[in-house]
Amino acid sequence: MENKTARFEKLLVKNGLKRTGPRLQVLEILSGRDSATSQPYLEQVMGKNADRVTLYRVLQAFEEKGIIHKVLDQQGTANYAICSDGCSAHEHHDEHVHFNCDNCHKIYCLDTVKIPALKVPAGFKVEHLNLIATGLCASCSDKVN
Amino acid sequence: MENKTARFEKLLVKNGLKRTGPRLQVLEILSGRDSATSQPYLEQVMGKNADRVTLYRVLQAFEEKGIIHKVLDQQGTANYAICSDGCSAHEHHDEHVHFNCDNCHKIYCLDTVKIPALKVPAGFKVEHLNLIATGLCASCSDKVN
DNA sequence: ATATAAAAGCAATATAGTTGCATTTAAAAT
DNA sequence: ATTTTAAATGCAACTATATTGCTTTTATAT
Ligand SMILES: [Mn+2]
Ligand SMILES: [Mn+2]
Ligand SMILES: [Zn+2]
Ligand SMILES: [Zn+2]
Repeated sequence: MENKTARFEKLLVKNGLKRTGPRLQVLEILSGRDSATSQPYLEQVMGKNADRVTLYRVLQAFEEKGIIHKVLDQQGTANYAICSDGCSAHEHHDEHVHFNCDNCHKIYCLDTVKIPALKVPAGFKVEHLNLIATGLCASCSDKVN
Repeated sequence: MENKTARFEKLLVKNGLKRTGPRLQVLEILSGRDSATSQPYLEQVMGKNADRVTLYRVLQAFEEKGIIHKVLDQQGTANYAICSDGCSAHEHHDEHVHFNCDNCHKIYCLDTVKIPALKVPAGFKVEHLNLIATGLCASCSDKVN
């Protein structure tokens, strides 16, 4: 396995973004998690390593470049996950289902579950679909049993 | 057609809610619109007829009783629409698709479009589905042509 | 080494939503 | 009709998420 930080540095360069501390740290954090990460959580773990505003701008830049994608949870707060691949500044390909666990509140990207096509009333032109499922994640429904 | 206000008053009584100005006004506003209505808009048109906090509490009470349902738009702000029917304090039946127009930003309840069932990975237990489509609504795609 | 555009930091502001408590009021009881 | 009371409203303070403008710092190209 190649050095992770080196990979991130390449990713930044490829997207015309400077290699900075806050950016590397955000990539580090997001890549180490199995579910989408909320802005508040990121802010907390970054602590004084970066200003709040810097964090917001890092997230915005990453989203624009197609490095991460945003998912709003049931409360409307932003959560971020690294894009699997094929996403770019010009187009995101994250039309997978997101699963919001009622118990642990994690948001999973169900990359394998595609959103089924939809029949809408005449005149409506669908551009994107955004499906959030709620319920119990695999780990939480285990514990309940 | 029976008097609208009288209908609203019955609705409040049926749900054990007192017949008050702010509540009737919210029902009046919501029923007069063809799409979901945002909290900020409601706040604005209510003006000084009710305190912000009262509005929040009215909306919360209505949602709990199954009189209205909440839809978050792409920015995560709350929008409200009157439940078609069959909703109660114990269960909502609003699993229809919501359409968020990129142009006019209206949110339409597509009551006729049911959300297709979903195959999720083993272990996950789906409780609710929340599908938001974005694009152009019928009226806006007309204007563009 | 120097120049420079990009990024970060800082302060102020905006907007959505919540909480606690005092006051008012709709509706029930008398 | 009055009185009673639980429910609802209003007000003030507060929290959380997000944004904007401006200054300073810094990564990178020259
Ligand atoms: Mn995702
Ligand atoms: Mn609806
Ligand atoms: Zn869970
Ligand atoms: Zn429209």
